[in-house]
Amino acid sequence: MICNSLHMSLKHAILVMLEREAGSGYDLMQRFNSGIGHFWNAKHQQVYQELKKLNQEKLVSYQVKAQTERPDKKVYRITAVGRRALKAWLHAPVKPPRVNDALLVKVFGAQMADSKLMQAELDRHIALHQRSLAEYLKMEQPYFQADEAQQRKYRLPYLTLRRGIRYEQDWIEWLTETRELLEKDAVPTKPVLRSRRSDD
Amino acid sequence: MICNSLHMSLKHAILVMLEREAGSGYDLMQRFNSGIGHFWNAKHQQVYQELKKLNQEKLVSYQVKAQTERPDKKVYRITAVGRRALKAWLHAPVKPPRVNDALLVKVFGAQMADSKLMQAELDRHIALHQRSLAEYLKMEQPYFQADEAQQRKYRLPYLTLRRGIRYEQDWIEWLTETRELLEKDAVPTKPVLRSRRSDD
DNA sequence: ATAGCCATGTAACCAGTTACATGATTGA
DNA sequence: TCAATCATGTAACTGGTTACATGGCTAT
Repeated sequence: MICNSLHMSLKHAILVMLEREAGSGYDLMQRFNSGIGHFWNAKHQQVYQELKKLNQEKLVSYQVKAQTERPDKKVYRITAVGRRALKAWLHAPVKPPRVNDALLVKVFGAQMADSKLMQAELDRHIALHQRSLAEYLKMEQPYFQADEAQQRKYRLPYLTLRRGIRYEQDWIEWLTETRELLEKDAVPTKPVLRSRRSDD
Repeated sequence: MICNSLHMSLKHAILVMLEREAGSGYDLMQRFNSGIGHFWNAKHQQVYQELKKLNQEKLVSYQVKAQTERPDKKVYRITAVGRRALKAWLHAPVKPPRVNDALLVKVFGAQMADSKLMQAELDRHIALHQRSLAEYLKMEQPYFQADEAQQRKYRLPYLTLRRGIRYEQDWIEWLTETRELLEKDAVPTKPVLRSRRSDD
């Protein structure tokens, strides 16, 4: 089968990351676990496999960096061919991700469930999202303490971080509202109100 | 391998839907394509397979309903065993879905891209989300025109719809803001402002 | 000593997508 | 006559997860 890049975005996520800075599979994993993980997730097994494939396709190359006191590592960097492939992908349309959210399935079917347990589950999710939000807000701070040159450099990653912040805030609001309605055994009395306070 | 239900939510999504109302694979697909599709997606091939498995596990049963003028259909309904399994799942914790969003990968790597094309891509996504939002808002209307008994009946589905509405609104706001910043080649000057106007 | 980080992988499996297949009826 | 709706499926494949595997170094 001929793979014309169309979707398969783990590949492109890795190329984007290597284009910013060369690194090993392990390095990439750390980046996936902090920051980029908010919009792209991968396990180390997948990353190592993908790097292998990318190398076979000549989109990346690597040099073994010998280390004493630590295991050697393969430092991957994007090739000229890789850069061209990445650019082509950046210019091709992508689809919004299809959502499969188990929690919403639960809420949909919650009549069969114990209401107290359902509320506890919502509380648990509120806590999870608050934890993520706190993390993202901490990541936001250095951006505003940096000078303009730095801000410009990190502009694009910061824009994606803003998406993450909004996402978590939005979930927390919905969860809080929903939890309250379940607790009171009440029905919503108003349509979803829009929108945020304007930034001006 | 023994499957103790832990994740595998397509299974539970189907059980939840059949618990609300019996139906054929085709019926379920229609429900996936409208309403429930906002938080759970499946292709017809997947649904038919899953119903087959569910039937083998005795969690659902079916009766063939012969039809003239139309193909016969298998009307599935949840069994007592199925109801018990569903209840157990409703009481077990679930994880928030892991997000893999290609558009954000693109924004992250947008320095390599043509700015005009990137803006066009954002415009395209704004239009997609506006289309979804309009659809959801249309679905919201009958809820507020219904009497209290009906509102109570559709309370839980409506709560999930509210999540969908917020989701689309939130995306549109971020996309609009981001599109503007790219157009002006500007950097964000303020942290993400919170929050929505309160409902009171 | 024991856990955690550094660093890389294989193998089996599950979930989801794409392609292919059939065939009658209804409406434009 | 052509496309859409109703209705159900098989087969091949891709992408993602879980389990298993190794092994030295560092800090508590």
